[in-house]
Amino acid sequence: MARDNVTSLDVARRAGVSQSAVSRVFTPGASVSQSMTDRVLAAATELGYRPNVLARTMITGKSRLIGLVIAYLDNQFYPEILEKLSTSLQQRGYHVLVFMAQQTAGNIDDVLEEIMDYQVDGIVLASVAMSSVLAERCDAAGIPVVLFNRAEQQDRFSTVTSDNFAGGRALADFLVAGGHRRIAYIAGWEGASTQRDREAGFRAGLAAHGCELFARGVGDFLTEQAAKAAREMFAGDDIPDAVFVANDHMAFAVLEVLRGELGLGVPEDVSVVGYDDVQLAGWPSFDLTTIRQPSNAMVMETVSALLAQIEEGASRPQRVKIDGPLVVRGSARRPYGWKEDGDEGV
Amino acid sequence: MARDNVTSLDVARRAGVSQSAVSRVFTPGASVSQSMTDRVLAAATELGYRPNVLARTMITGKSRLIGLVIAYLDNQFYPEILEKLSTSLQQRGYHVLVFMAQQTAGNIDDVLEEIMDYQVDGIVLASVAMSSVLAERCDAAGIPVVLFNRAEQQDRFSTVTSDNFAGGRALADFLVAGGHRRIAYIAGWEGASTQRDREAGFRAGLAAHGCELFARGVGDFLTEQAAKAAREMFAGDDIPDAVFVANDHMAFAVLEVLRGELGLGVPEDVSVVGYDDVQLAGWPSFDLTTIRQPSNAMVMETVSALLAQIEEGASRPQRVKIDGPLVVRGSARRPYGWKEDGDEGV
DNA sequence: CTGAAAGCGCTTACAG
DNA sequence: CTGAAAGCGCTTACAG
Repeated sequence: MARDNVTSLDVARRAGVSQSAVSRVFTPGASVSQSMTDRVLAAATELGYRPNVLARTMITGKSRLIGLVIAYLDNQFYPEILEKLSTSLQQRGYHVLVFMAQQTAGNIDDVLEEIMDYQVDGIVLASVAMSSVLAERCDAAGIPVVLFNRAEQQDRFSTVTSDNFAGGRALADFLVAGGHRRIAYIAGWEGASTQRDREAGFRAGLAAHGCELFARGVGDFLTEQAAKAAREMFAGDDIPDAVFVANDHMAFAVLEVLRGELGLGVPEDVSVVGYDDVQLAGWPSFDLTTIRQPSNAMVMETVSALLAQIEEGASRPQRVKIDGPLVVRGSARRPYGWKEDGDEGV
Repeated sequence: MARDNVTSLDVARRAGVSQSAVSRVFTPGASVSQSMTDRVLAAATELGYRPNVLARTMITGKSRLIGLVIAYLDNQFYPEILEKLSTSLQQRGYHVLVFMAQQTAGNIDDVLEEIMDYQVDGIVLASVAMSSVLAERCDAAGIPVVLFNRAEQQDRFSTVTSDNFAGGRALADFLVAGGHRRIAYIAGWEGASTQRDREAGFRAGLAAHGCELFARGVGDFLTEQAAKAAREMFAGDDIPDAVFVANDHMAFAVLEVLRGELGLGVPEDVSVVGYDDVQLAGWPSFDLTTIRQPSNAMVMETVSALLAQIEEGASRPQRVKIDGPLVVRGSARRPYGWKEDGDEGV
């Protein structure tokens, strides 16, 4: 319960030097002699001194804090992103302040106000959109924002996504080539650009082969909703022979319904494909054909877009779109002659 | 790119009052007249003023920041905890600064130093242990620490866990009652108190029925390791008829190996039980019998233990141990006459 | 290279 | 209830 909090002044006294000297020793690039450094460091370690980051922030204006707004960690994709982003940022001397948001926006604005109260150097919005009011404020405050896995029309912000249109299209090509004719789609939350782009790409792909959507449901990126959509879609006699579910998280729920509740064979009766390639997709129980969102690359791009703005004052927003490969597994019938690839198990 | 950052002084000038008056309006409980409040608030909203939390922190010594050290978000249990903890803390006006640690300690100390640089009001260590050196420092700095899902002997800290011993024991009772006779165990990381307590309870339970462990492997709480342990354990002719895997996360990997690779029937050939009751455990594909770690209650206790120390200066550490119920599903043979319970699906 | 001094944006006694 | 002033722990011109 001691609040000892040793300050630079304590160290200065101990070392018999000025407080500014102590500060310089702990400021990379400041001009201090070796002997001064040694003396100060000795006193500092004796006392267990560490500079107060907050005090430094007040002066430099740099907190080395990055606000991360994230929601719905049930979807394995997000914990993965959080882990990688946080680790990557830590390595570069930044730290992540987390804010849980509700899935369907709404309170994002309040949450962002709170973030800004902490003088964060930058903000990552993972899978959430942002009001134009807040956009103004961030702009006004000169605080860099990167939209992760969202590419809204707000062109003042940097965005990092996979190429969702191309991914959707590749899945259509694959399903059509596999001989499917009654191809359905279970959508994510309609407000999301990822949802729209995946669907647009998928439809474009079908159209290129002279097909169109056989059925459509909406899962809102939630397992419950997706399960419900699947039940409805497969209720009658005339059921799809393939379904693209807008992300893996929902696709797992759909698989459970098709196999567990409806007793359908996958892929004998119906093929299922997803999007993301989260870890579970590779497990034998799901063995899901999907598009991989290259999370490492996406996180890397996010970090560099952010730090470019923070450290180099880069002002024009980057809009990064990363290609995601089709990962072929067992949940969808393969086109005749499709080369088998090995794949990681558990 | 504007660095407008409007300060209390700007608001004061605009409103024609003193800077202290502005400060008081934004300090809950300070004495200000209604008219002063109105005037200041008007000016503040016009200017878009919000108090700088960091400046406040420097004076009050309270950052309203909680450091969370966490590792290995692959295990669904942790994202769930992160989400709940963060949400709960946000509601009480605190925010979470995240630090990713490596599974097997090691760098925890460095990470904690970094945390303390931000003057956090408290620290939650999720599933990691802490060196006694660091313990000293936290104590010296008077900063409250709660160990979540770990109960090391460091009795100067609060701990929150489920009753791992009782849980292990309940599983032993259940398996023995189910008529299993060759009962195995796949351990988590041996350094973890959760691992030790679960195993001790399990062994005690077996012993009470005159049984002992038929086989033992080590999974280190990692899927790869657990899968490997399962392969070895089930390699010969004389295989177990039941296995308790020290957490659900590993149990899923074991299930994949038993069913997918070895073609064993679960529970016909072998029963599998886990620990945690993460969401996946309830899905039809796994349908895992397990002990529920009551995450809501555990998070609640963590928050209250922490805030008790922060806000009320409670000094004696609490050691909370919460009962976790046995959740019976289909992955293990049930004792004769066991009452069926409904259970949530996907 | 080093020290004395100003100031980051606030809160909080201290007077009135 | 309100204002002037000190001070939280630092960084950074400014002199020397």
